Amino acid sequence: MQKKQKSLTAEQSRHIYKIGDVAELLDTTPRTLRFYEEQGMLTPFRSERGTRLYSQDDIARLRVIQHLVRLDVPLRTVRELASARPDSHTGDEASHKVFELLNELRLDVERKKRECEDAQEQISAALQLVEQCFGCRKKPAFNNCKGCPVAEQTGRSRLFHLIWDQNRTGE
Amino acid sequence: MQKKQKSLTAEQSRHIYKIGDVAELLDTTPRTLRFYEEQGMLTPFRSERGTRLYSQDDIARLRVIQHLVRLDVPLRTVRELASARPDSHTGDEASHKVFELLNELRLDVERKKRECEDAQEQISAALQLVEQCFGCRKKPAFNNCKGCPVAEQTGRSRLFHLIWDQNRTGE
DNA sequence: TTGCTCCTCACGTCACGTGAGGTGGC
DNA sequence: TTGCTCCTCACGTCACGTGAGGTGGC
Repeated sequence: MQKKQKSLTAEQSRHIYKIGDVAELLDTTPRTLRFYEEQGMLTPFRSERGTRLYSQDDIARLRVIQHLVRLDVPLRTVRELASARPDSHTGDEASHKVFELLNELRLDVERKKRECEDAQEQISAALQLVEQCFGCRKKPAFNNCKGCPVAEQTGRSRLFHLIWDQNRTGE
Repeated sequence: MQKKQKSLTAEQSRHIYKIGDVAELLDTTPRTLRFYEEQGMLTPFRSERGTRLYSQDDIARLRVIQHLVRLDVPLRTVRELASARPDSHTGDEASHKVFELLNELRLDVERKKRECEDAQEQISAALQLVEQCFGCRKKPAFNNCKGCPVAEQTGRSRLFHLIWDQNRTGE
């Protein structure tokens, strides 16, 4: 049983995803996709009635944008990466712009990775310590926990500066 | 030459940093520190006239908050970590709350670290490729770059889906 | 026709940034 | 006194979230 094949031009048949499909595929929302468009990061094709139609290429672009956004790259930077080539007069100009941007990005990502590694250590130490309070029947408070072996070890994770009570002994 | 020592109580002498000092020390702004206070994440001591006075303990707390914020931990979660102990009736209750929160955090950080590693690869590959365009005198455009050895290799980094032109050959 | 999706405003939210206008020296 | 810092509103910004109200089936 063959499905009816509407005659589409090659151009049209490449733009086949509607905004809802793309949002689901990329685990995001139509609003976010419209927002990226507002910000000039991509220009999906439109049907005659105005419905946005996304190509595979648009989707690949969106995936990159998503990756960058998750690493807290500001959309301004994403836009700069996207516009370097179209806005340049020579390959030399474009490539230097992109090189600068990517180099800064490389440093930011390196820093962020180190922050993650540091956080992993602090979290692991905190988890090990907090487990020791399972089953404790006392009300958790600075004075109640004095002398408890757990309280002596809070120095093992900086997170305890936040988790443990504020030192308001004088109040 | 001895400096005049004002007689301060032990309590007072522990709260010695004003908001501007702390902001500078932590490379942030007074507004941000006031905002964290608004959000109930810490309560610095106040002078008689209302000036905020931060202790070493407050600063240690703020450092932890900063680390978490940089990892995109929502302030709601930071608040929950901070309030688990004071809001609980037993150590058991508090420790289970904290354990849950830290466990989720551990997974988020692990994910973020992997995203960083992935990004590092993509960025390195893109940097190597884009260097090859240094010195190019052509206007960068889809049709101009056809046949260029660089254009053939854009598949080496997903970033080129963003950096390279949108495939609008039909327009 | 109903239900689902799409569209464009447009206001809300979160984590602050940025003055406005005034007081005070922990 | 001047200059610098502090205070409290309160509106602005960035990256979306969330309806409101209406149309349409690439």
